[in-house]
Amino acid sequence: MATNRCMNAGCMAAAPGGEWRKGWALRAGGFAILCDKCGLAYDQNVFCEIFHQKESGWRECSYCGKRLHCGCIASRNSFDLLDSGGVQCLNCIKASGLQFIPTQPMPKLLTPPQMRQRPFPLSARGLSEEVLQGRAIDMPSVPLDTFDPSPVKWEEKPILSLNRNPSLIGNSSQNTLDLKEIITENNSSNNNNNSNKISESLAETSLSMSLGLVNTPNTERSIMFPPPELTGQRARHFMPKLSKPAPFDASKDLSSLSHMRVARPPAEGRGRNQLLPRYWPRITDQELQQISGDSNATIVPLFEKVLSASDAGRIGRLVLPKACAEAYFPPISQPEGRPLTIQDAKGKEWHFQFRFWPNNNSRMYVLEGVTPCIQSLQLQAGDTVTFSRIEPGGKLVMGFRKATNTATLPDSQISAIANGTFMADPFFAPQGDNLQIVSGYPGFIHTMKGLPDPVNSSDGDVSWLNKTGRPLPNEGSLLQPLPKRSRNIGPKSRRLSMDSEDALELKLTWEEAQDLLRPPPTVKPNVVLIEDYEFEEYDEPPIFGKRTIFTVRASGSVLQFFMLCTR
DNA sequence: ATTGTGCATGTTAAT
DNA sequence: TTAACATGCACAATG
Repeated sequence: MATNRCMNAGCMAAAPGGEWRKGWALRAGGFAILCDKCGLAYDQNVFCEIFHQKESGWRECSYCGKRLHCGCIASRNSFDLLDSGGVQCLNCIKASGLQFIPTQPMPKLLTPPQMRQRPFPLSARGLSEEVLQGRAIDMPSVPLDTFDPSPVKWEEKPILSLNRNPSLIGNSSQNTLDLKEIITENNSSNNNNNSNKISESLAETSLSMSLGLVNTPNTERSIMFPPPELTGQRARHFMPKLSKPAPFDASKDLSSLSHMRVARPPAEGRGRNQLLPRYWPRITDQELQQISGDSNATIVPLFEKVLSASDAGRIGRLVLPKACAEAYFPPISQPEGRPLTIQDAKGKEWHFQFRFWPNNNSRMYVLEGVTPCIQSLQLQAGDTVTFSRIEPGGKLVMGFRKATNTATLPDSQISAIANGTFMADPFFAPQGDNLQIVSGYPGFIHTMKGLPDPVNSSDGDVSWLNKTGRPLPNEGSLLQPLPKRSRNIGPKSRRLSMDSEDALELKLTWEEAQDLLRPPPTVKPNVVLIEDYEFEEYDEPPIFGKRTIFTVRASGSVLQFFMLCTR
């Protein structure tokens, strides 16, 4: 019987009864399941970092703004650390009626591989490793009775090197196993004691894949990394439902992934910022069940992609972050790839071709045939497409959010949005006030239900407010400018930019548009009467022109000149 | 002539 | 320096 163990290097305490259960908590942004001891140490260290370094011993409740005294250990009973970032005071904890839940794990606990290298990806939270060392152990921040003990399935053989994390339990040289080496050995049929150990403790481990979707009565809980300002908000809803099975069963297909390739860790390189779904659609159990057809279904955030001009253009090819494609989409060995059906939040299934191009001894993954989808969702460059998976079943779901109106943003933020770095840090990402999440589906927007939204319940508008309660900038209109890249200005970029500016120029009222249409000056109209209204009828097409010059005769009559345009 | 396809190349960020 | 990726571009397919 496989033995599940604490993922902390140097500990690896066996789970009681060989199963993950209450008392074994998700930590480190959901990337690790730790035993009580290690989990508490982690929490404590994070607290110390927040209180001692960030704000000199003071911190505000992420919900009510109440200032909390440091105390680190002593005050621990009056506030709690949010894995999503920030701190929640006791009053808010009580008022919310929610149990504090452990952060949802990444869909595969130790996948993607880069994340596996470090059970505690503290840098992703803006925390230094130093603060993790040598701290005392305190009470747990996660009530043990809320930990979901349901099993997690390993979708890929872990290649984690736990001994790269010396942070929590000091020197672990004796107790640490380099899993990567061991797995390699294991794969090469060179089994030994260590590989057997790992096979037992990790590779065959069945961990909870529940997403921390803990529902209390009348309560929806969000999922992964919910920004504090959004946590109390009403859930966003997926529309019902589809019927067809998923195009591929990730839980099955991906199980063989490790034998085909070792995906570059999404946490590394550019793609890493697209891997952290800071905003996760919160849906009710009922809705999730409608989508998945499974009462136990959970939704797993995979990754997101900020659409480039190329992605949103007419070519119909969406370049996928390599690491994400390899980690979360079915493995493909041939450039032709394979068809992939992805369901949107409205329930519509989109059929794409998932393939790659050989590129510099590497691969460039693309999703072909996205034009209908892009157009249907009215997406444009700068908007974000998100990919998720429903478990069980592995059904792929795509969502999106429109880019905010970048006119209000400084160039640096515009650029950051475009390249995906704007919300890079899940711990502090909520500070990005200008990034608004909306849905392109009116139905999606207006079918919110559940808990009253403390912010937006009055008018039903889902234009989410920022942390301070100030309204976010309006969603970009149809003339929403492209998120401009300050660099990489090539001919095409300029052309696209001009297109956008042209579009702005074409924002006209109906009257203004009418005003641009002029009858040919040399043609006299026939006047027809339709329902008591006189209409001028011309044999020649109108002239598209714009008033440019006005002059006044001595007699007082006005001459108006038009700049004639080609037609 | 236009659109689609496949690959190459330049830019950028991470290391 | 390297890898990722946005996009350029040549060629093929299609209308």
